Formats: sequence, structure tokens, C-alpha cells
Amino acid sequence: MGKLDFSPIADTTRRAEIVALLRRAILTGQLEPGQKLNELRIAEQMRVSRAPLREAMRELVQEGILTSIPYAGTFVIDVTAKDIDDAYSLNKVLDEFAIELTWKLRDQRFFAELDRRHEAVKQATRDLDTTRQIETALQLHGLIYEWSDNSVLLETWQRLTSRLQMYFALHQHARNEPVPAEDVHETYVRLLKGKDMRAAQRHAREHIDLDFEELLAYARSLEQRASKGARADRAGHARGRPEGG
Amino acid sequence: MGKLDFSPIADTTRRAEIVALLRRAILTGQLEPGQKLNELRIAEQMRVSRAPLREAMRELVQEGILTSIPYAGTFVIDVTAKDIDDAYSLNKVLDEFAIELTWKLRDQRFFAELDRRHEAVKQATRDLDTTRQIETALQLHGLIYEWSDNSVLLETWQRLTSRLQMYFALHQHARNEPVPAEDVHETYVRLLKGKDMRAAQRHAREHIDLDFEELLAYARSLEQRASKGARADRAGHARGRPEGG
DNA sequence: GACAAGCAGATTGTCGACAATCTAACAAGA
DNA sequence: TCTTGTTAGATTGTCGACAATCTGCTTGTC
Repeated sequence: MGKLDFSPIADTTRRAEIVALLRRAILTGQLEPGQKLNELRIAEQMRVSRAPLREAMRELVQEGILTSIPYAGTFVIDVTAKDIDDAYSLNKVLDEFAIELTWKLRDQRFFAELDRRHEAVKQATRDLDTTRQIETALQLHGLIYEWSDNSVLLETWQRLTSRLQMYFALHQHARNEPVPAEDVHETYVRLLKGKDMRAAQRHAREHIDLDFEELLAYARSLEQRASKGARADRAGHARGRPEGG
Repeated sequence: MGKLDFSPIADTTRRAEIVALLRRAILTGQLEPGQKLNELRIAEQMRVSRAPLREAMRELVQEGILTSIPYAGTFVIDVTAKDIDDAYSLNKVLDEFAIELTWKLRDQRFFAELDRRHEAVKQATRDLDTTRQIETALQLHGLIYEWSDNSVLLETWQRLTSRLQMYFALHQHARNEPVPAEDVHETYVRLLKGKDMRAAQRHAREHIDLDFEELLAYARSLEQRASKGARADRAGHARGRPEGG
């Protein structure tokens, strides 16, 4: 008998596909923070009924990237500087923990996967594909969580990641510059391969701090803009149209 | 003009009420781990249609206390010893962080609230109300998170709490003994009022460890029973988890 | 002109029915 | 006996329509 490991077949429910579509639209910034999601219009565009769409939206609400107000609508979450700050400071703590757990589980496969993901980031950087660069960088970062053998920790980080990715995407959208050319993950990878766990943990903190200040500054500027036209945002004013699929 | 703070009016959607009902049923152990939720039957019992019920279920799936398999059904999550272990070890880390953040924000109101919640636990203990005892103990524990002024951390902990509460409820259901009569939170409260942050953090770890072993042992016995029964695991969600890399 | 009441329009929440899929039982064939 | 194909029943996934609610505009009154 052949010893082939079959991977589970794809979820064939419309709901799952809608979730994926919406999540991508949000995390890449096609749907802007604060924007209202009109169920009828989205359902029409996707050629589905509102039932699976609404179920998908509930999932994303619980995932933390949408927020829902009964009888008013469902909106992409607003990005506040405080949120970013909170998320990052928590991320630091989780990183330290993940490194600690992963440390003694590192093996040849871990290092290989680490290199593979690092390479993916560098490739995306060369391609000047900012969206993919964010994606791959977070995947590189996520390896220590996947390897930590703590499913609750992994799940927690993945939730956090959704927002972080959204924040990053916003940031990248804002500044038109393409991308940082230098490889900011070189040290991170090297330390994860090394023998000094403390050093790796320390670097994880500092590395995160890298363009944190820039991101925060951008978030604050967003807030100022928001506080001016707050009323219009809340009502779902037709400022930006959702880019259909 | 009177300076009255109005609390937000209750969510008037059926969905929200269904979520609350289901969550309570799960966290109190009325719905057992691994049990399937039949949509038609539950909808009939609650006198609602399946639409809001299904949306509610999606929320609880994302909340981590239900799990869904397309075209097969939605089930209460299975409790594995590993899950409990993972949740607790993460909880320790979060506790340390929460104490650190809260420490310099403590004030008179904090201490008052601390005492109030502590009193609630003692009251539930006197009343021999195990369910409420778990509830109040977790609320006491949650104060440092609410006070930490980090919404992401709070949210993370609340997700974790759902499961912890479920685990505790299971445990309490299992052993028919009423409750521990001694006040296990006395030291915790005292240290949170004191001046030695490190001591408080240290105690948080040890306090958690208190009946952890007992809970783990119970979870392991559950697993053995499950592996024998092998009745509802046709979808494979009770088996080992081959995820990871 | 200011302001409350009330009327449309649009949008969300909910319902009942239908379609797609799974499970289990049973028959046919090797 | 074991396997395979078929069928019936039950359950989940999806749809279109209706009810409840919100928003903005109009109207009438002062």
C-alpha cells in the first residue's frame, strides 16, 4: 500500500471562500478602515446570497478585523495608534515566549524552513511586491509559533497577525516608496540558528521596534484626519468604493 | 444637568441572545465536549429560525469553543490534556505581562474593585455554587487585564478564559465534592495590593499551578475514555493533531 | 428660520423552503 | 464473506422574500 499523505480537500462551502476573499480585501487595504460593508452590494458582486456572506462576516468580526453594530452595519475596524501600540507590546511578550518554547525543538527541518521563508521574503523584496513582502515577512515571523507546539499560542498569534498585517498594509499604502532594500531579517534568522536564546529574544524586541515609530506616526496622522470627519466615517459615507473582486 | 453614565442598551438581536445562551450552556458543561449541535433541534427549542442560530454558531467557532466541519456539523471542542497545558502555560505569560502593565496604574478604585470581586468569590464559595464560583474567580483574575489598559491583551485573555472556564466546569462536574473551603485567593489579592511586583508575578504562576495537576489528570482520563469510545470521531477531530509545520 | 412629527427609502435581521451533501442501511455481484 | 452500487433519510448549506429598524428628507406648525 502506498504511503501517501493526502492533504484534506479544500473547504467547498461558499462561506469559506467568502471569508478568504473578504479577509484578503481587508488585509491588503482594498477595504479601508472604518468603511462600511454593504451586504446587498457585496452579495451581488460575489453572486451569492446574503446568508453565507453574513456568516462569513460574523467570523471576521470575531477574528477582530470587522466590527458590527446591530441594525447599523458591519465596518472594517478603525486603526488607532493605541491599538497598534497595544498589539505590538503584546507581540513582544508572545515572541519571547514562542522563542523559549521553540528553542529546544529546533532541528534540521526547522532551520531549512527558516531559510525557505527567509528566501521568500527576499524574493518578494526583489519583486517589489509590497503586499507579498508583508505576507512573507509575517510567515517568517510565524515559524517560531508554528514550531512552539502550543496550539493556543499559535492561534493567539494568528489573530494578532491579522491586525498587524492590516496595519502594515496601511502603512505601505501610505508611503509611496517601494520597500526597504536592505535585508532586515538577516540578524533575526542568524540568531534563531545560534546558541544564545536570550540574544534571540532581545533581538525580537528590537527588530519589531524597527519601523514601529514610523507606523505609529502614520497611525496618529490617520487619527487626526479621522477626528475631523468622524461623523461621515461612522455613517458609512460613500467616500471610497469597494473594489469588486 | 445630572452626570449620569448610561450603560449601552442590550443587544436586541436574536443572534446576540443565542450566542449568550449557547456560550453559557457550553461553559457550564450542559453541552459536553465533542457533542454535536443539531441546528434544527436547537432552533426549534429556542423558537428561532436557523439563520441567526447559524450566525451565532459561527461566532462561537471563532471564539474557539465550537468547531465546525462542513456538511458534517458543529461540535463542542474536545478537551485534550495538551490544550489545557498549552492554555495554562500561555496564561502564565499573559498574567506576568498584565501585572506589569497594571502595576503602575493601581489606585484606590482598583483596590476597591479587587476587594469587591474577591468578596464575590467568597460569597459564591459560601453558597456552594460551583458554577458561580468559577465565574467569579475568573472575574477576579481578569481585573488585572481590564486594568492593564491594553485592549488587545484583554481580548486575548477573554478568549483564553472561555476555554479555561470550560475546563474548570468539566473538572467541577467530574468530582462531586463541593468546593475547596479555604480561600485560595487571599495571598493573590494581598500581593496585588503590596509593593513587590515580582512577588505578585511569581505568585500568579504558582497559584495557577495549584489544582492544575488535578485538572490535567482528569483531562487525561477523559482522553482515555474518548479513545475507547471512538464513537463520534469519524471526522477525525478527536484523534491526534498532525498539524504543525 | 427652528423644530418636532411623520413619511419614504435603504439596509439589516429573520424566516421558511429548497438544494447539496453526508450517513447508514440494503441489495447485487464477485 | 467481502466489496460495490443504490437508495432513503437526515442534516447542513444556500436562497429569495418578508419584517424590523435606521437614516434622511419633507411637511406642518410656531
